Amino acid sequence: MAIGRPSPSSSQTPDPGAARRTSRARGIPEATVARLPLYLRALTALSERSVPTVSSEELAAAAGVNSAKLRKDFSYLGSYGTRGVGYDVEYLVYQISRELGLTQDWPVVIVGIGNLGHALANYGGFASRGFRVAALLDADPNVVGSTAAGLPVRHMDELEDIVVTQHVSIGVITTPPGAAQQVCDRLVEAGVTSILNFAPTVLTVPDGVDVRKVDLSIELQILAFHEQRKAGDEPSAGDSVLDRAPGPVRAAAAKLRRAAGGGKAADQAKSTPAAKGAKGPDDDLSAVMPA
Amino acid sequence: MAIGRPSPSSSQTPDPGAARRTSRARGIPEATVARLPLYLRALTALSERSVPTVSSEELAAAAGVNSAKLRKDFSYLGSYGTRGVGYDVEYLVYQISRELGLTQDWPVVIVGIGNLGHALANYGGFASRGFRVAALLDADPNVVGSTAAGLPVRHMDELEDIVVTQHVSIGVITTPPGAAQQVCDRLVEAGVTSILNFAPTVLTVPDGVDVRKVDLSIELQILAFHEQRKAGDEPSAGDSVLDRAPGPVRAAAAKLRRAAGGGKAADQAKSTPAAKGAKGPDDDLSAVMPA
DNA sequence: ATGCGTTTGTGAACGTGTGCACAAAGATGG
DNA sequence: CCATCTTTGTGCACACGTTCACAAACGCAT
Repeated sequence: MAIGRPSPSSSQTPDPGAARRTSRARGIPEATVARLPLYLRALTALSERSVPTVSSEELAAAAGVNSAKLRKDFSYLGSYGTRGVGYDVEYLVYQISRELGLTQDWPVVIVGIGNLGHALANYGGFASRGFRVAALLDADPNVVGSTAAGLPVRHMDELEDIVVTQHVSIGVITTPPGAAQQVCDRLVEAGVTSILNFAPTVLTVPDGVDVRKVDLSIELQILAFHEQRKAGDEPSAGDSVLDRAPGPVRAAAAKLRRAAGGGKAADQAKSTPAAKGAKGPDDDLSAVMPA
Repeated sequence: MAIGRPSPSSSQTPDPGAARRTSRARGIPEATVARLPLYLRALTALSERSVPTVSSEELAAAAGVNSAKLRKDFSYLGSYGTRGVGYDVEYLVYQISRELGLTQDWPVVIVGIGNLGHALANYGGFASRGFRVAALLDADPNVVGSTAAGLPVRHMDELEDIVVTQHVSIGVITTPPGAAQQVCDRLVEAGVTSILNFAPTVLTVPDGVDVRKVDLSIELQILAFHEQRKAGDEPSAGDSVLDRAPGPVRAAAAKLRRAAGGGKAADQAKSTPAAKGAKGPDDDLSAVMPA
């Protein structure tokens, strides 16, 4: 049983309207766009093995989707298959690459060269699809000047220069959360219109700028949810008659909560679950918020 | 040569049916589950500032979603708000944490301590929500024995031992793509039932095992798609009358393509676009597949 | 108590995504 | 040239997700 969300990292822009307008302009649904890279990867593997054609069934299996979905996805690109035969691998690689805009060069800047920034700079899949690291940037003088993946780490001050002169339109943010919005603003101001955010922060950007976020913590939490479910471990406390019950009972409970609340960390381990009806057996809130 | 079962066991995300069954068992939609961590983060921040209550509007703004969606999301958890006032921050933090299963301890193993593995081991958001790194594993003898984030890197041979004795149910794969499936199999065999995969590979797992994938390359490609669209840069070649046109014309073109194909990298730059009608101006396929 | 302003919770409408199932299109063999 | 077999492309039905809009519920002041 797999998890539902096709796209593991939810696109930050939760406004589907805007997203739809963007992609539907030419008729390709967002969900399809998100799968094209998957197909492309599978096709590239086939290409390297000199496989000339592939059926929707085979390709779907390789990409981990079902064949009907794959055919429908391809139908948005046009009719690139041959009935009774399948799809021409090389041709499809070219068409998808073109549709995704990978036939052109995309200079990228990575801001924040900590552990993650280093990892990304070294990431092979980066360069292998038309993405070129134009520069690595960091604010820490100790890091500036060192090299990562053969590239020198330059100072944040050069951000604007680099973005403008190298025509960078995609920025990757791997800074600590506190600095993310500020970095984002500078990138956008300099002309970047697409941002890949690894910092656990909600970025605010003007219209016309795309933000996608990759959040490890969120992925783990979603896994934990399903894991708990699998364990048959229904959230123990909580449904203490008060919570689900509509009516005046709940109102009273709410009042109690607010009355007892107010304070913070110190008494929360007592106050919150206690006010809730003294029902929760495992009050290890401490594990949730270690300070 | 009909392919029987594309994959005997379900793999990555593409089976919503199963996912729905899983989450809807208690009625929480998958899309909502994916947003709960977002709310939780915003709420934690408010809690640290000792804000007692928050309205759906405020919280929605902080989480980057719209308020109607947030209210509906919370409605799946129960009625935890107070009309005219808003939501009690501490109480909501507790409820969401419990629903996500974060009130318990989740030991995690990270397999593959390269750049990315290092980054993850050091990631703060890890420990801060009930996730505990039980062990770091690698196959490379040069890496084994070193330390990352204060933890020793142990050898893959210990995988089964660690998973069993520490009751690890979540595994993180940060190996090269070639090793990912093998590592995955061993993890599952040892008892892991949730996997977070950073390797650019489609993992096949038995029923009952959840896989989520984080794929940097895919995120960038999606950004590139939108970027291209924004530039008004309609995919240049391609719609060469042949492609979109239904009817026998296309069949002929397909035949041509297949005839010219067959070969590989050497002639592909010529053959593929050429056979297509010698229409493509920018034949820089080389940028797409650097070898 | 009563009325007023505020905010939640949700029914209903709408748009998107998915999967089935099948006709049309091509390949292949006689 | 016809029959048969394979595989695509897609109409349709249904499930899921999002947004609107509003009544019910609550706090608070009078």
